[in-house]
Amino acid sequence: MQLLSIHSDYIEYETKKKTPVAEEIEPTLKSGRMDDALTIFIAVETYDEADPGATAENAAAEIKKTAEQVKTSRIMLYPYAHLSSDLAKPTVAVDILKRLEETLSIDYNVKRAPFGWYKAFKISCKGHPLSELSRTIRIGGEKGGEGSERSEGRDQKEGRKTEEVVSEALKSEEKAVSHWHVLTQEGELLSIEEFDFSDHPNLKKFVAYETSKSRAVDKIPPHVELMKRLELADYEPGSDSGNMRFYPKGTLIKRLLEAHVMNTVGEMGAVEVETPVMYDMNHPTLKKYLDRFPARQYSIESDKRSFFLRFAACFGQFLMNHDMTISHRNLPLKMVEMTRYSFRREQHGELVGLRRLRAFTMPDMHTLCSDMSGAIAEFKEQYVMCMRMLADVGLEDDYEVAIRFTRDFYEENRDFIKELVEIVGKPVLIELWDSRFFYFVLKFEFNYIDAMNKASALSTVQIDVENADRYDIKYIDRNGGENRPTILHCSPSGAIERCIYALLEREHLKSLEGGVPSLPTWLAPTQVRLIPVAERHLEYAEEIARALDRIRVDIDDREETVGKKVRAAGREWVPYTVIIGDRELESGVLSVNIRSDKVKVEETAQELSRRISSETAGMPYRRINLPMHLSERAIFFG
RNA sequence: GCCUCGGUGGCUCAGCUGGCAGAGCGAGUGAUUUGUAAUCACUAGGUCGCGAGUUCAAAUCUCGCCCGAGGCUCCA
Repeated sequence: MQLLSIHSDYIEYETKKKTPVAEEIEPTLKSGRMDDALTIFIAVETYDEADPGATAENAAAEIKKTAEQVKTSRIMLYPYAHLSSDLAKPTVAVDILKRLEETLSIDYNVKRAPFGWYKAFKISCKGHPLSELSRTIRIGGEKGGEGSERSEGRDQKEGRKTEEVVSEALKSEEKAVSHWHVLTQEGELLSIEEFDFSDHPNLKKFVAYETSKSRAVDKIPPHVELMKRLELADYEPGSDSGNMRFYPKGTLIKRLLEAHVMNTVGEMGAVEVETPVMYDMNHPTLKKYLDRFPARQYSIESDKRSFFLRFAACFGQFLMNHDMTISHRNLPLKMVEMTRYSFRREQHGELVGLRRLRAFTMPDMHTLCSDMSGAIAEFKEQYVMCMRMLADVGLEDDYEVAIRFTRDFYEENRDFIKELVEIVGKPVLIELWDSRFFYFVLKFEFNYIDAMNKASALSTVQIDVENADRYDIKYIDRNGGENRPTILHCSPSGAIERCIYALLEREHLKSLEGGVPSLPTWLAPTQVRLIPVAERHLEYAEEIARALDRIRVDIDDREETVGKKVRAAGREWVPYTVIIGDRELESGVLSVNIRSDKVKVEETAQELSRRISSETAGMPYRRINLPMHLSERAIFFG
């Protein structure tokens, strides 16, 4: 709803002619006048149809506030369609106007100009600073329904502000009562106070982060500087905050991580699908789901329709599941999509580098299981797969586990929860809810804890007991009867960008402790850097490069000193650096610098090739994503 | 969204009691053909985030806005 309020010496109107949507009125209302009144020009918009009651209430609160400020007791409500290009249906608009009139009449002397008439009017604006104000009313836009609290200047700027849908889940989260525990490997469920954290400093940080939410550190996140300096990714000023650009090296790393996730879930039987990034805001099923998911959306206007950008692949996959014919013989049925992108309109203050984005790449897999016991068996399998995934990415010892469930689920599955803790082999943070606020009864996440003691979820699996019903997803059982499957949501790695963030932060931490920062060899944008000493060694370097098959090799053929080239390779975290000069030309043996061990070895191209192949075994390979000769490379950053 | 701090060549930053816009790195050109963390010389490169205001004069002072970082709030 759009409001334009004018504190006027007087306002008077006279109806002239009916429009097709005119309301029937008493003859006494055909003209009207009010002196020293607050005149409110109003346009009721499509958004307001969702909840006319709340819209009227919020608008009334807002108008009262203004009336108090300008100290008037008289209010003229004046329908004014031209304030908006997205008007509500006339019936709804009249309904809301009447409710508004009714509410305000309790405290004020209110008149309402008739809806749907061409009217002549005269108004005299007082002209003091508060005499002209505009307001946009959006349901759920502010917590507590207090109406708009934005400043005047901002209101005018954002007069066409896009709709903010705050889901019921976001609101209910405030009310959710959590009980925090630590479950030990021995199966003891201890309170936070009882548990001895002395051997588990990271778990302690994680618990502090989750429960007290208090952090007092003031450092710039190291990965932000690294992602730029290593030419992986950067902010894109031409887009919205939290939408990154990826340079060739960063893109390569992303593609490799994505490929590994897809290979892994493919091996466990998942089939890959692709679904749209935007959905109809008014689709009845989706609307209900929006309300159960604690996230803010981007919304898009197109013609007369409103769309929201997906924040996961659930929508597309569930809608697909709904239309499928599924037999019990097809279960468990796994579908996966590498969502590029998922969108979540996080608050500004929450966005940080690659850690938390508004557009991010996330594998999203859903598994339809016959029932809860099937779901539990799958959950365990995926839990183990996620552990392996993080180990492959290079984060084996760098995460803390949270397992969250409802009290009901726990009562029935105590041993299962204990088993999960045994599998991961370390104590786990437990969050227990008295009742179910979300669509799931059980979830786990693996959380990375960074140098600033912040926790970020990577892998996660959830057991969903709501959406099969909501999307009307069914399978046919042995006896020909229809059944609701139990659905698992799984992101094996979590957001791909976040994996990169975790790796960079971890390596930064390592360098603080005196180690040499580097990426796992299978992710290194350049795996071998060849440095010819002089121009006459270039040809031999090319030969070596050809011999290193399926390895990302490049050649620093720039006219620089060897010292400078070595330094450059080091700053790029290249794992293997090879100097090629007269000695190598004669002996056929290479002088290889191994970054991780800070040592130099003599080996042939074949030996080096085997070393790298064994290091990257089982991981995807992609060719180098830049010209092989450094002299041909443009600079992306710095 | 709120509070605090910041934004000056491609990058990192100096200049900020108002008075000719600077350095290093990087880039281009030339010389050098080089053996393990920065070869030398020269040249180009700036709407000092954007917009107003104060002033003879604004990168510098004031106000508004945009963007970033940290904190708060929040976090599937």
